[in-house]
Amino acid sequence: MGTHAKVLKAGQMSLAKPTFPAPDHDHGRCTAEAMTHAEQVCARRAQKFTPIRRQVLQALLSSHRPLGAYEVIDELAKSMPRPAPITVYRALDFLMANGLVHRIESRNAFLACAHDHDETSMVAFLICDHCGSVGEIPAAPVAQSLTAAARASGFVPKLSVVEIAGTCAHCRK
Amino acid sequence: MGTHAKVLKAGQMSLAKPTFPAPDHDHGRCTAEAMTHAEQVCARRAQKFTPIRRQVLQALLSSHRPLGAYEVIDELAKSMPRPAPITVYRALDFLMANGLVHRIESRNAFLACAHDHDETSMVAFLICDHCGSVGEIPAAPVAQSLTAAARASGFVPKLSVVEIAGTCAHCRK
DNA sequence: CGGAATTCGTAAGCAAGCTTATTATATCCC
DNA sequence: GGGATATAATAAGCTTGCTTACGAATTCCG
Ligand SMILES: [Zn+2]
Ligand SMILES: [Zn+2]
Ligand SMILES: [Zn+2]
Ligand SMILES: [Zn+2]
Repeated sequence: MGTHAKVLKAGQMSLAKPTFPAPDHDHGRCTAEAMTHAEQVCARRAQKFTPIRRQVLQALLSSHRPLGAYEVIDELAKSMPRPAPITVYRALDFLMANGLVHRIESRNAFLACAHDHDETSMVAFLICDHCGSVGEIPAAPVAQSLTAAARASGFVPKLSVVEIAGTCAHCRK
Repeated sequence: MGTHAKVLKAGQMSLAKPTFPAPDHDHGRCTAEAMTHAEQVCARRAQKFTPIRRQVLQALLSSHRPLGAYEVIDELAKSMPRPAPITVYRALDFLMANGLVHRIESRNAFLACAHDHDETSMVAFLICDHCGSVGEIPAAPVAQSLTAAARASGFVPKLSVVEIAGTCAHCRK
């Protein structure tokens, strides 16, 4: 793994984007930046960013909602012969392994991620019940107290799932 | 709802059991206590603790692991004609509505709970990757900081899922 | 008792998530 | 070039999670 510590040093996330992009934001640019980010990550890690992997990521980027595997298939089917499940699962596995996609456990769904977070640092997902958008917030401080509480009972935490359902700012007004 | 505040006042959980019961604990007693607890809860709330509901809870209590709906069916099938999915789902719904069972979102599975926690107070689940046991810890303090962090981005949290995977004390040695 | 409400059983079906197996393409590297 | 490796396509199928529909049984209650 390369040392991209420079980017991370500033904080848990390098991109100072709003947690929930406004409904009228420039999503084209939003997507483009995410793709560029993915290209950089793959280049840095000497991983192949193949067409399908690219297209699956593109599909996930089509919204700020997490998509189920079959939703991804449906999305891809719009611009290519309908891919088989195995095809997108492979791509999803790749994207997750490289930190470009998160799995939202409570929804069995997948979410594109353009953040540059440390693999060990915990994130929390805010899931809007209304529009379905999902925002990420750094949860390092929370993680500490959680980890402390867990360790108190002799438990050694590895991976945390913190998913919070509610209503996002844009859907509230 | 009855006011059973007396029991709760002492803390988030009334039962001072270890988070993860030792492998050699008296599970018979453990189960019996949980059943008694369930009976009391149902009596207090004037709910009917029917045979199936009892048996489904019993099945969940057979281990300290969360079981998927079909695992529950398999478990029940050992001692009665194999019940249909709808049957156990109905029972599970009842048990969850009465706080006797939790749903573990990240596993699509159900966990018996003999704790007496306030419905609004948040709990975190510690899931052991090795033995599959799940422990509960009160997460009220954590919840507060989480909620604060979420609100900072305009998000209004309703329901939280905090599920932490790792290794339990008994599996570590 | 007898009607209403709750609970349960039976039957069927569907969608989502994911896998296995096998063959075909690329791609890498010597 | 050519063999090894990684990636992808094809085809099929399985499991799990959950639902709908409807009729039978039980319980509640006046
Ligand atoms: Zn966007
Ligand atoms: Zn929203
Ligand atoms: Zn036990
Ligand atoms: Zn364990």
